Amino acid sequence: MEKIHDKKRLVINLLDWYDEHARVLPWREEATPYRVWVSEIMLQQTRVEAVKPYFERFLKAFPSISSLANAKDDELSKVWEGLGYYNRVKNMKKCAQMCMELYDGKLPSTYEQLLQLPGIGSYTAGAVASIAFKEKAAAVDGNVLRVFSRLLVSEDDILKESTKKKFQKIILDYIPEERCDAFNQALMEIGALVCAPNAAPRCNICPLAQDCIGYQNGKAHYLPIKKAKKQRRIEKRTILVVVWKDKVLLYQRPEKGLLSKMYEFKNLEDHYLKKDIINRIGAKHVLSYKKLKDAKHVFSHIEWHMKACLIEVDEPIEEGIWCTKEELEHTYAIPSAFQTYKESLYEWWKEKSYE
DNA sequence: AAGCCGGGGAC
DNA sequence: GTCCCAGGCTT
Repeated sequence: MEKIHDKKRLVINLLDWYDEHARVLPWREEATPYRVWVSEIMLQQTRVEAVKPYFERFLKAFPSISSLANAKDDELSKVWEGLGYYNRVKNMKKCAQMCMELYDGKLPSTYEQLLQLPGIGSYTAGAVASIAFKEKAAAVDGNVLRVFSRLLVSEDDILKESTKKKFQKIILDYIPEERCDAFNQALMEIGALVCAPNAAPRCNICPLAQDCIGYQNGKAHYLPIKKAKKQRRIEKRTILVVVWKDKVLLYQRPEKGLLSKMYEFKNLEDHYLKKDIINRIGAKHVLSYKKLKDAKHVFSHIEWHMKACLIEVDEPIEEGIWCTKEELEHTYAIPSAFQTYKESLYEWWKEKSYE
C-alpha cells in the first residue's frame, strides 16, 4: 500500500469535480434526514437508476417516520415490490418504530446512534450522519473501496471486513471539516461515473489521476482485488398458475427465508410430468391445461429453473388466496421471479375477456 | 468468516 | 455468461 503525497490537492480536485459533475438526484434536492435515510436504504446493493422510480413513490406513500411506523406490512411490500432485498423495508419499519419510541419521532443524529438501528450498518450510518447531519464520518461502500484501492494501490481483498475497517480509518483523515457530505458523495460519484465498476477505469478524464498512485504506476486496471465468490446452486421448480373463473390462486411465503411474506403462485420443488400435475390437482376439477414457457430467475445465491403451466379448475378446491386482477395489481406483492407468469396470466385473462 | 438475502444493467 | 451495484444480518 502506497501513500498519497498531496492529500489536500486530491480533496480539492475531487470537490471541484463534484461541484461541476454531480448528477441531479431526487434525494439530493432536499437532503432531510428522512429522505436521505430512505434513499440510502434503497441504494444498498442497488443502482441509482433502479432506485429512482421507487424513491418518490415511497415518499408519497409514507411521507414521514410516523406514517412508516404505522404502515401495514402488505402495503410496505407492495411499494417495495420488484426492488429486492425485502428485509430492508421490514427493518425500516422497525427502525421507524424505534425512532418514535426513543428519539421523539426523528432519526438520531450521530453515527454511533444510527449504527444501533436495524438495517443501518457502518456504511449507511456514515452516509446519513455526514449527508443529513454534517458529521465527519466515513461512508465506505463498494465505490469507495474500489476508488481507494486504486488510489493507494491496495491489494487487500475488498470483500473482507478488515479491509473495510482499514479504509474507514484511512478515509477519515481525508474528510474536510466543511464539506463532509459533499466529500462522501463525491467519492461515490467518482466510483460510479469515472473509476467505474465492470469496466476499465476512465483515468483519462479522472480529476484524481494526478494523485492516483494506481494510475501513475499503471496498476489501476487490475485493482481492486476481490476473492472469487462461490457459485449459485440450481433449484428446479414447477409453477402452477391455477385459475378459477376470474381469480388466480396465491399463497403467502413463510415468515423467514427467501422472499419472506411475499405472495406467489402455487409452486413446487422439482419438475413434474403433466399427468402427475393433473393428478395432484384432481383430474375431475381440471377444465383446461396450458403449458407455459420455461423461465429462469437468478437470485444472489440460487437459480430457479422453472417449468410452468396454467390450469383452469371448476371450483376453488385449494386453500389459499383466490385473487382478482385488481388485487394482483394493487394489493399483493409478487416478487420478480414470477413476472413471466404474471404476464402469461394477464394474456390468458385477456383472451377470456375477464379484464 | 461464511452464508443468506433480489433484481437488473453493463459488458 | 460474468460482474457488481450508495450493504446488512445471521450463523
